[in-house]
Amino acid sequence: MSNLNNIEIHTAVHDLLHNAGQRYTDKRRRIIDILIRAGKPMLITDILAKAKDMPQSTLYRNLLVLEETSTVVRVVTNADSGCYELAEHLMGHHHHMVCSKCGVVRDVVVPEGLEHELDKALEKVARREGFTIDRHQLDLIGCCKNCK
Amino acid sequence: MSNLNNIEIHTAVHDLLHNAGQRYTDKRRRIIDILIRAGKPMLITDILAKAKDMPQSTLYRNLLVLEETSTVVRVVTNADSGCYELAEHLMGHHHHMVCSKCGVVRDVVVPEGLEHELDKALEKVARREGFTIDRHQLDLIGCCKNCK
DNA sequence: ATGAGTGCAAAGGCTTTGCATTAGG
DNA sequence: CCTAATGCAAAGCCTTTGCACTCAT
Repeated sequence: MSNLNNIEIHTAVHDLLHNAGQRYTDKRRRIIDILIRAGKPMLITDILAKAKDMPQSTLYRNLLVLEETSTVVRVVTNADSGCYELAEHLMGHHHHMVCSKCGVVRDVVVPEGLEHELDKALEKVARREGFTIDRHQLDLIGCCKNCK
Repeated sequence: MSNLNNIEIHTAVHDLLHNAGQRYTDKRRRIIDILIRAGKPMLITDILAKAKDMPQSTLYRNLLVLEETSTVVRVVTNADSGCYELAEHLMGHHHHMVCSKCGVVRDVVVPEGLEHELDKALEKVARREGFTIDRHQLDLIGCCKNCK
């Protein structure tokens, strides 16, 4: 499980983009900075609020590019707007607690032993069905501290 | 883990709605029938396609009511439209294999022991954060047999 | 110079809402 | 009867797209 510092992340992102023939522009760096600072998945609306001068279209287009280059991932939630975070190879493997009231998402780490056991069991079930697992996603859905 | 037959499901749904002061109307029965037949999560667009004469607003409003009465759950995906299935106490607890190529969703059951261990670990983590878990959702994301 | 990236505004698509009508209890 | 539920259309909201402009190489 990687735990890169900020500079290493920017370098890694630069390389990912560069290898895909993409430029690491100011706007893209800005987005990555915001995601690093947040340290958790962010709603598009929240990213826009942090990057006040950034046009929506620029953000949306850049998030697509960053997603295609495995720099960020879109976190699946049932919030109104999209939710993104840094890719696992930059952030480390983890899961999410999703508040079904306000949509906030927090990162969660479960014991490595359990994670390993889970992977083994899932692999077994998947093989039986002819399914190839790229990754698993585990979400805790419920109610956060602030919404009670 | 419950495994109700169709009639039992309808009876259970009737009771859930009735206890909440809601009626089990034809439209609601229709929606439940469609979800029973599918036996897997369905996109709103797919439900609309099956229930050709049903107005969107009726479907959306009824899905909300059914969700509030714990009859159906909204499955979190990153598909364009919402995705719903029968609640776990009607369907039994299970997880999903999601094909990232074609989007098909299959139900998966993991060994009960592992499930129990997982619940314990998640509960512990959640309590630490002041988060109340309603349910957990575990998705295997990868490539299905047909897409290889 | 030349194509990628950006900004603005308009269009698209899913979902919600208002209001008149219908139906269930 | 009387309120919940329905149907239709319009409005809302997030997201995508078109096109002209700017910037980096």
